[in-house]
Amino acid sequence: MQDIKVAVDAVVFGYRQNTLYVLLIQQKFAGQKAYWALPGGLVKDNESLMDAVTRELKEETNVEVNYMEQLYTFGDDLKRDSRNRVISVAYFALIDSSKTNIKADTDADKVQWFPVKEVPHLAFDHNLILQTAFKRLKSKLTYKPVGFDLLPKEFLFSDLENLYCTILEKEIDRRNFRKKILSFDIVEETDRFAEKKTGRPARLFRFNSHKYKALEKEGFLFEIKFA
Amino acid sequence: MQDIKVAVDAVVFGYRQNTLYVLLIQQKFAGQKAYWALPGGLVKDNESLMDAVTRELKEETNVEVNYMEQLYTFGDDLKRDSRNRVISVAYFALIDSSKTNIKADTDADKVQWFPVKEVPHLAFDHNLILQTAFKRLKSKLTYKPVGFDLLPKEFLFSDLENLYCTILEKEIDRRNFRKKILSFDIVEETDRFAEKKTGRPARLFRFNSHKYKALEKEGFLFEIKFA
DNA sequence: CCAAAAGTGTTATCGCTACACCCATGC
DNA sequence: GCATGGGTGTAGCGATAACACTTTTGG
Repeated sequence: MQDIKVAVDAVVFGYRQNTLYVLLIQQKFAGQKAYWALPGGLVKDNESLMDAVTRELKEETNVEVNYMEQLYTFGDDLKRDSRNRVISVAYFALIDSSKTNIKADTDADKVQWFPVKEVPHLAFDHNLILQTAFKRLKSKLTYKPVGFDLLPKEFLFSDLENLYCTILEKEIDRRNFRKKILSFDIVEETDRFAEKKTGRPARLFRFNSHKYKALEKEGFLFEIKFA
Repeated sequence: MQDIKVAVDAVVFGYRQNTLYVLLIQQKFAGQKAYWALPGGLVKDNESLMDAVTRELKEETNVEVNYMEQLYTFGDDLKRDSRNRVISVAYFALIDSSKTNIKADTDADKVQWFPVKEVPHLAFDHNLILQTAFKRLKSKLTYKPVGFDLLPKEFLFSDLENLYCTILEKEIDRRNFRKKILSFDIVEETDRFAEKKTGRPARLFRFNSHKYKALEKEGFLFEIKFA
């Protein structure tokens, strides 16, 4: 009789001010060393994997994400959870962190954004899961317009550009980047401007996901490369 | 108490004579409609996911693959297996079908290569899994040198070219294709020639995976695009 | 000498890269 | 008027795409 548990875990990325963040929780446990961990938990018998992650995220962190996809199933290390054989189906999610109201809820003690470059040692194999998700984010940014899911609905071109620089850890030529993105015709000017403290006011832009989906069906490929 | 079973399934592709094949089995079941299915089965408590697929493949089909990677975990359809809640971690594998000696073994009644374009209605959600794997193969061909894992160690340039045409379902310019591949410097001439029935004898080539791995570390990107 | 597949180069076009100056605002 | 970020065009280069004839063998 098989005795393997099935869990889901979510790597939720957020972005603010030239920094990529990941959402971590610290579980309530009496008198045990408390590690930070990815939000997640066991799947219920009558619940899809996707529903399970969504539920856990809601329960543990109170967030609803903009984008989510299955990342990888971690089940080759038999001792990844020291108590039982548990395999984890990990998900990769993106959120506009500016409009998010995180709060610890039923299951979790603390919820907090950590800069991806400064995450502590996590519970289980969650550091590995996070690294896998980070790699996925880096590569996905270059061939799908997922960066927009990390930004507010209306954003500055410079924010988009900085998001790419920050996450990909590369320099980008501002002019070429702008030209490239605009050539896709999936980002639209608004007639609004950001309230800025200094410098020339910057126009706000909006991603037209409807248009993108239409173009995608016709074979259009989003692609950003760098020198 | 959670009651979910964990299975693994493998989509094993082979290639011969301008046709892409997938390896299917038909289970022994008395007096029940016999569907063809992907090789696979339940994971053992003390076995990694990877070991489980490898074992099942060996038991059910007697093959050892050239390339294998995790594909996707299917667990959103609660009724994908009508008997129990089972989630399946699907794997994607490539093999040189010419040197393979498939045979039904302990667990399976029949084992057979089916052209991917002519697979029947399969058990469970295996048609979906197969389609997912096929998509992965198509895209992976264009950015990783996985095509070589479907060919014999020594192969004709025309075979490689036909493999790309067949799987990607596109026309390719022979001269440009050859130039591109050779420019990568990961495929080497041998001094051997194929025994052919007709036409000018064709030189055999070999993929140098060692060289590829070295180049990859230095940031080299394999990439094949088409008009 | 004919059939069959292998092998081979050149040109035009397109897209990417590199690069520097002016603009609008707040103080 | 100065500091701060926003916004813009062009020229050179390298990569891709299009394209057809010659070579080698067997029959």
